[in-house]
Amino acid sequence: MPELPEVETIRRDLEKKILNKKIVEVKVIKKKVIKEPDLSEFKKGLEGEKVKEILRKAKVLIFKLRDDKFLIVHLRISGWLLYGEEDPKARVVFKFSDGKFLNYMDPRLLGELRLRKDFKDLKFIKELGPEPFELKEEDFKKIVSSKKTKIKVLLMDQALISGIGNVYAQEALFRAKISPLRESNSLSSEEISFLFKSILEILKEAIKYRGSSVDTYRDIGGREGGMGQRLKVYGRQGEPCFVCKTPIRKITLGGRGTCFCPKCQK
DNA sequence: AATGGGACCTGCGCGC
DNA sequence: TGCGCGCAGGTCCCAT
Repeated sequence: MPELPEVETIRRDLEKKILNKKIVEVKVIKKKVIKEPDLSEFKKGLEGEKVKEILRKAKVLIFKLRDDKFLIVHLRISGWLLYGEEDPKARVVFKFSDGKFLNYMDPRLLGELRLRKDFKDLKFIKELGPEPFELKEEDFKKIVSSKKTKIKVLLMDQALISGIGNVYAQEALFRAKISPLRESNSLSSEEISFLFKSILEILKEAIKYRGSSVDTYRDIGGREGGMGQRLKVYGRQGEPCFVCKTPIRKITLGGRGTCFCPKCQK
């Protein structure tokens, strides 16, 4: 799915488009993505409501409709939102009172939408660790040095640190010159410090450039993000490292493809 | 506790 | 051209 920077880009763009707009109609084309409540209650519960606030927790988007009514959208891997006209590939369509549409796009159908009284009690929100921006360097050091997991797997563990996914974990490690294979408790204090700064930088840069479109992700206007072309290792297996020209290696870690420079990253 | 594999899904690019 | 395969930004569940 979109990681923190992509979801934040969506959130900011949507704020300009649908805040205080009324939902007049909801069309569910693929009911699989509606996890709760049942279909008719989902539609009935949304139609007539205004979007009061748009929040984000790590990679999850949350639309506040009332103090006790929230639409929670987890885009998972292939979900994205397209604003404007109704789209033929949409899985769910929200029509607003100004005649505009918000399309929930999700080719792989792995995402999920929920309408609930609250979001804080949802498992995949309740169990989130702090986002990198909420962490002090000392907290990050404690997290990293307390585990012996491979550092790349740790960075993607949402219960420890939330918002980082498979792209930015690889990019942060490249920037920090740390191998994704290192056991996290083997990192020196200086390495952890450098890694922490690298994470913050890469996430900030990715937000600035409106995310990476390496797969299905698009912004709400259907445009690609500008961060994709700034990635240094993701998807570059076999190509020369931008720093030392050594071919970028690809391995599997935690079940996910992982690219790194075997020479620069120790 | 940590790790590896599979499941959930569709669609794309690649090699033959 | 057409087909099969591998792979895709996430998360959960199971076995070891």
